[in-house]
Amino acid sequence: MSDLQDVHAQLRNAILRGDFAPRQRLIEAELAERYGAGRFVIRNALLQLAADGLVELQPNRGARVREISVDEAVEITEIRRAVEGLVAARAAEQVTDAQIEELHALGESMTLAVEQGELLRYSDLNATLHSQLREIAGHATATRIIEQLNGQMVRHQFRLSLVPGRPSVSLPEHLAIIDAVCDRDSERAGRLMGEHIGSVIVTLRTLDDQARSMPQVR
Amino acid sequence: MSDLQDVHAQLRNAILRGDFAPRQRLIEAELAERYGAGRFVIRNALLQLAADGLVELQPNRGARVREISVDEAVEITEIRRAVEGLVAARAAEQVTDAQIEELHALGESMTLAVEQGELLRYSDLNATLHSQLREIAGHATATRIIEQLNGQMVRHQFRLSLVPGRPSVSLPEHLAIIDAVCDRDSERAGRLMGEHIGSVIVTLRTLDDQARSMPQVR
DNA sequence: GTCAGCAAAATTGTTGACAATAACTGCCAC
DNA sequence: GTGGCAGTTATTGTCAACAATTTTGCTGAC
Repeated sequence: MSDLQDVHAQLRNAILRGDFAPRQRLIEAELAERYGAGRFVIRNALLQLAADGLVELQPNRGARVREISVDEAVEITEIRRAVEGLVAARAAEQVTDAQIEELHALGESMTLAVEQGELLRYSDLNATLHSQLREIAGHATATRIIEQLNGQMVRHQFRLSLVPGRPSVSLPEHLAIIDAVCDRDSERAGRLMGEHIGSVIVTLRTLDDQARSMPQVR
Repeated sequence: MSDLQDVHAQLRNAILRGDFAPRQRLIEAELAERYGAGRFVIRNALLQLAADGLVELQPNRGARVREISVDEAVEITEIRRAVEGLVAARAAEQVTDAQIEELHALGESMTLAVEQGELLRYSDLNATLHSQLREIAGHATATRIIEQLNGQMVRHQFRLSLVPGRPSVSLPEHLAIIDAVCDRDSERAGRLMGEHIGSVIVTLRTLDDQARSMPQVR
């Protein structure tokens, strides 16, 4: 049936998908019924989610979906800039010939997706690229940290991929990073990745300013 | 009595203090008796510790103290280099006049501690400096990540502070970082912090090599 | 109308017992 | 002796009930 890992994953996906609004209280009994699991299982799942940074629990007051403000999203992305820069540099040092092939193929797919206006597909490929670089770098700790931060960001990243004109900025950046890694140029790969994520931060801030100036849409 | 937060903190300290050897199994019933708490409380504490990265749990096989290899310690420190560099740079941008006073005083205390050979005191002041910089930077996410990583490193950091000659390398580095922050020179502060933690990595690796060449001491 | 105090309801925190699973031990065949 | 098998023990996973706490809604005085 539904054991701990199961429920944890389901709840996690539900939160990331937006089934629960930020700041919404998560009542154990409700969740237990919804997922057909005991309250005990739910409770442990909530503890794990709190560790993941997706919910916050206050003693005797229960769990809420953690709201991640734009300011916090920027902070998270700043850390990602530092750590993914390290990952890209390391990937450039470790990349094998076979992996170079894969990266080139990935770059072509991304170009194609943008040309054909398939934003969602491009967004997926984007995630694949970053994840591929982590794998090539073989840095377990960096991978753990980045995936933890990504989990907290998903909502904002989703908004990002829909920004008009964003792909035409980010695609060249991605291709340049791929080139640097395939050239085994560690310094350049790290720097380009830093700049790329820097542009993500700028876009995040811009989005926020636009939202503030159009309060009716918020 | 002993509630959840309590037991979690106690267990955490016990592991960090070395009361439990790495790879040692942590049996719930044993811990429950030891801390006079119910098994339920222990269980939740273990879940939180797993999230902290201090123990690892395998389904139906219980919890073990997580062993952190030197390779992993190096990985963790590499991330810290990236993130603490960011923190130092940000601290240089945000520091107030009052905080500059405090930093100078801290620098003098560190110098004094080294002159008088008080290694443990120097080690504490070292931790204080880094923590102070985090506070000045006001970067909640960076703080969270670094504290998480520190928790996993404590054992190795302890060994580090006892290395002969180490303070004479690290003290000037610390003082230089303080100067850069007090000059509000963001670029220099970040770079110096990166170099400082880079020297920590070198020392970690050197320690490991020495241990390998003297197997009887391990 | 509003505020304090109190009672009721909702929700979380904890306990003990039981079920499921993994680890261990000793036996038997070869 | 050794390797596999079965029964036993140790340990974790789950459940249902109960206690403690917080939140909510009501009442009445000012």
